[in-house]
Amino acid sequence: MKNKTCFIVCGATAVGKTSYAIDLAKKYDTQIISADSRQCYRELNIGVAKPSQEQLSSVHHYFINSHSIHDEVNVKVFEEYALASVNAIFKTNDFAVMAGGTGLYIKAFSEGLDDVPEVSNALRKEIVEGYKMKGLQWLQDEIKEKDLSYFSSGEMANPQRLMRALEVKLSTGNSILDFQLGKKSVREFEIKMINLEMPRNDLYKRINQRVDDMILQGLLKEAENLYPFRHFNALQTVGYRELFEYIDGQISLDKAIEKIKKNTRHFAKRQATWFKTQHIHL
RNA sequence: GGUGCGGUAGCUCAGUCGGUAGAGCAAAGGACUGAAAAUCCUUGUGUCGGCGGUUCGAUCCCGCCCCACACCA
Repeated sequence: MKNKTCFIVCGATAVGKTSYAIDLAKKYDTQIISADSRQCYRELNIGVAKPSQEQLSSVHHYFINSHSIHDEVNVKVFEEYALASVNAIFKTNDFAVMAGGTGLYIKAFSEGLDDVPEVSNALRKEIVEGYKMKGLQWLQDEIKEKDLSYFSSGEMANPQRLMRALEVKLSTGNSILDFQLGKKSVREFEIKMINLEMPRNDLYKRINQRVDDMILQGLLKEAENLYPFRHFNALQTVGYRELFEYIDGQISLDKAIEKIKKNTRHFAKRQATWFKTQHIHL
């Protein structure tokens, strides 16, 4: 019997994870680890629906405002950060709370990732440039020539996966599939998943309302300040991309706001799909 | 009141030289191992404005009516 427990509060954006998690953390007099791939950036505020200042000062949150958009953040970084954080909490507490909507991060935290050797930034950059210049066809041809097993795996229209497969192949000589064994790490602590759900219509109303609120709070101003960094991975984010399009003069402000609502709904749907079927460790 | 142009999927429209129709967007479902708020996959039946007429058969042709827009009075 494991004697430490981490609750994981997951669910779609805007279902109410933040306040649920805070109540839970207060009940157990413990702290929260955010599992949100955007709230960790201190430069992003209104658009990523961070907990309020009061909430942040009432319960300590790890992985919120912990990084800069100039840092490299990815699943691996999160996994290590989150494991270090729970262990820190467990030094003085039997319970910890994780809360967030990034399914992949939660999966990495609870089951671990297969070990894949590091890929150099130079190689990664080269491949991204290659894709930008020469397009999807080039990527597909490269994979077909160099990693036939991945080529027959499906995902041939997915540039991100193709680029990842290519960088691993070029850097290690092996197919990424050879590393992805799906071995699950067993954690030293108990995990209890809490998947918050809500009827789709209600959730969509809350999303639309929240986007209007964000605009009133000055999201456009925030996006204008971040405009110089619009190509960063951290800024490939709902709520900012659409406003960058507006700033570029491609669409009207009303259109941009509509798009933010729509894209947030799509995002929520993807999250709901992820959490519906996976990670039920009750 | 007259003339013209329209009325087809939730929206914007295409189309059928007469054999009951299809794109984009929206929407729904799914996948997900170092960009994951990312990226990708799948899904299109609707009195073709209404009522009649011609026809074996009309969303398409003809007549009338209704609605929208534009112009003329």
